[in-house]
Amino acid sequence: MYTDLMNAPRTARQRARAELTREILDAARRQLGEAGPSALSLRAVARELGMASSAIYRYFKSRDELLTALIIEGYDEIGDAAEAADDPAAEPDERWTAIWRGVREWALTNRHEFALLFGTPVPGYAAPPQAAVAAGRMPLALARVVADAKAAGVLAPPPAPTCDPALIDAGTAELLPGAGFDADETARVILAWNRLVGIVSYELHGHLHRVTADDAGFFDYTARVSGAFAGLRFA
Amino acid sequence: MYTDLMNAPRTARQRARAELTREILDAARRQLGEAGPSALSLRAVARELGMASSAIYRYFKSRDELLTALIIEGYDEIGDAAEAADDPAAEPDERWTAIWRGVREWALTNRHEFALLFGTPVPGYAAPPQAAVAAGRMPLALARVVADAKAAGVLAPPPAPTCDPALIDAGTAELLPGAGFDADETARVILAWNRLVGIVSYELHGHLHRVTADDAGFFDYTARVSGAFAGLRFA
DNA sequence: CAAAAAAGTGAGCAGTGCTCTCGTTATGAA
DNA sequence: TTCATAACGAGAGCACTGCTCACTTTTTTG
Repeated sequence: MYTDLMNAPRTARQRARAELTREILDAARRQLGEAGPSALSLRAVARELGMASSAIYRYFKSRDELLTALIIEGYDEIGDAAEAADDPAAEPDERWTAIWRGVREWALTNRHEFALLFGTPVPGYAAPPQAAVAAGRMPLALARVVADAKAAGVLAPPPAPTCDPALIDAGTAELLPGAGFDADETARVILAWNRLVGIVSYELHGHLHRVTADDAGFFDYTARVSGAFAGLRFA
Repeated sequence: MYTDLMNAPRTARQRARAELTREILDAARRQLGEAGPSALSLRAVARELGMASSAIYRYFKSRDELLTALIIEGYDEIGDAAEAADDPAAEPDERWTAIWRGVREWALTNRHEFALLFGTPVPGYAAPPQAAVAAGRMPLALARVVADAKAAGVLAPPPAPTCDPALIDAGTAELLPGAGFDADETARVILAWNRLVGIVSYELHGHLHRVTADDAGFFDYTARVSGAFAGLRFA
């Protein structure tokens, strides 16, 4: 993909190509923030860059491919946000809350990008395989806290309903960090990840309007609930 | 709105209007199922009905208004699904699971409508007030089970992290059925509602691809986890 | 230096939401 | 029953979209 060309540009042309690719992405990003994914217009991007609309197609084969590039970038940024918020030296409960807050923060300041990642998929769009690893970074940050708590022996045993190992994909468990997660622990991480995205989506899409009174406060409460379910002990 | 005109059509013209309005909605619904929300085209709907595209505007002021009508219809249908799945005579845990499954079933057979309700909001769209009551029916079905379990004295006490009452909107608690819900109970219902929508969204959007191995099974597990958190006892 | 590859251009196609004007038709009051 | 009014449908048209194609210009490379 385009990222290949960003590395080690040799000729002037390749350098220009990398730069322009970046500029297209930036312009698209700016437009995304103003109008939302469905209103992203290739022609408008071209206009902003002062080039013919057809020239964009030298860089991205289609509008969907541009969106895909933005999606991968988004997954990476939300992964960055989660990892940057995590201080491995801190206590598990603090780490957990920090990661949650970091993700929410990113979502609030990049709501259209967030919608691109976790909202309705665009037309007939299928997630490209290279997005999978980027997409996994955020939930992995959560898993790391659980893994460290487990290694430190401060992880609470799983609560009542247990998860049948057959429900979890074989590849998932071994993808998780630290000493092997069992099905219950894996399920708890999956649900925490789903909960984090779910509650942020609700806030962003207005479903909590007139339901909760303090979005940030309710979010923190949700983080604690989710962390406790995942086996962390909160002060 | 258009629904007003559906009731008690008197003159032939009013009857024709009501019928055509319904046909437009049906055609739009059909198109939605084939292509998704972003691809819903007013012109295509008009073509299917054999009328000029401009004539549609006599019935819906804009594409967004058509979508709004579909959204309200969707909220009502998912409310129907939840209520129809609920057998008030059954045990709380069975009722809970039945409602969850009913909602999932509806979502699987109406995935585009589901996306319309809980996915990325369309362009600059704001949820119309008349949608609020329809939107509340599904979570209310969940709340009813909790309320009945509470009345029967079989509701488990809230788990560790408690919810500050200040986080819940004042109107929410009194909207819930049965003897007054406190903040903790209300929060648990909100989170159950959010969880149900969240896990279905994940399944529908493919985020669980290669993460879980059995979508229906993991969904049931999630329902149990969520029900237990809400205070229900599962067999 | 010349051939080849890449980049940029502008016209054009088929489609979109939406507006406007224009005839037609049904309705409800005089 | 007459008739002004309001509702309706049609069609042209505007500004926009994604995308393709033939064409020229520029850069790289053998």
